[in-house]
Amino acid sequence: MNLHFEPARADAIFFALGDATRRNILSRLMRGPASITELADHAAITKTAVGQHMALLQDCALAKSEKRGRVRTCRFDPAGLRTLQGWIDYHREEWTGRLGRLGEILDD
Amino acid sequence: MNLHFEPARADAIFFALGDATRRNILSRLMRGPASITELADHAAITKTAVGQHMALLQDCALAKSEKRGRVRTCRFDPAGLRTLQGWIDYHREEWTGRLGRLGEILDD
DNA sequence: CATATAGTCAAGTCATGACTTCACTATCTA
DNA sequence: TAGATAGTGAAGTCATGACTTGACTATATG
Repeated sequence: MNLHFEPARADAIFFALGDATRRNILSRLMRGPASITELADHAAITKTAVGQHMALLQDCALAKSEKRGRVRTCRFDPAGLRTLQGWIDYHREEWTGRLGRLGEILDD
Repeated sequence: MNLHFEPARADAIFFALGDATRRNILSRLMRGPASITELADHAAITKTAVGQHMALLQDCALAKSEKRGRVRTCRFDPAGLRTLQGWIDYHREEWTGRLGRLGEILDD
């Protein structure tokens, strides 16, 4: 089991996922790449707002994007979820280390 | 693999974990039960604030508590993390279903 | 070239939520 | 029983962050 994760990044990830609109955007990206305009339509907010959310999502590696011509293509980035999984595993370890129960329960 | 989770509860969990103070409290509780006063000292906030955080954490099954006499004993509740794990697994499935890559990457 | 399209930047609005204070109740203890 | 301790409820303060507008740049297309 890989228990490595960067706590600072985990913080940012929890903050990022704490917002429903960003989870909405992320869900959309998991189904495939999308432009800013597409994401704006999907989330019913302005392109500016999407840009702001994307900046945040990219900072914690939950998404990435590249611009070709005038259109920016946004994609889901699995690296962030890997960090999130690391956080869970780490704390599961902490919990099981003390009480030996979370592992069983999470694995049930 | 168990892909069941309640989306509404997942929302609440992400919101709850999006706050650093609540993650702090939760970390403390994973090391063992604590009173409101202990948690307040640990997080350097008032007991009232802790009570508010606890209400939130309990709503999404990340913590539980019971009052005996005048002291309320707070405990970590693994049910919430189980839901969080369910969310990850579900979206991993969604992603792998379309592109067949997140599974490998998360499992690396 | 003229117009439409895609996105970005700076600035500001507004709601939410984290936290406090103060007054209060309940329980414990000297 | 008097005083201390543990927590709760109501109400308000304050900062943050989600979002918008409007002006702007860059790219595409008739």
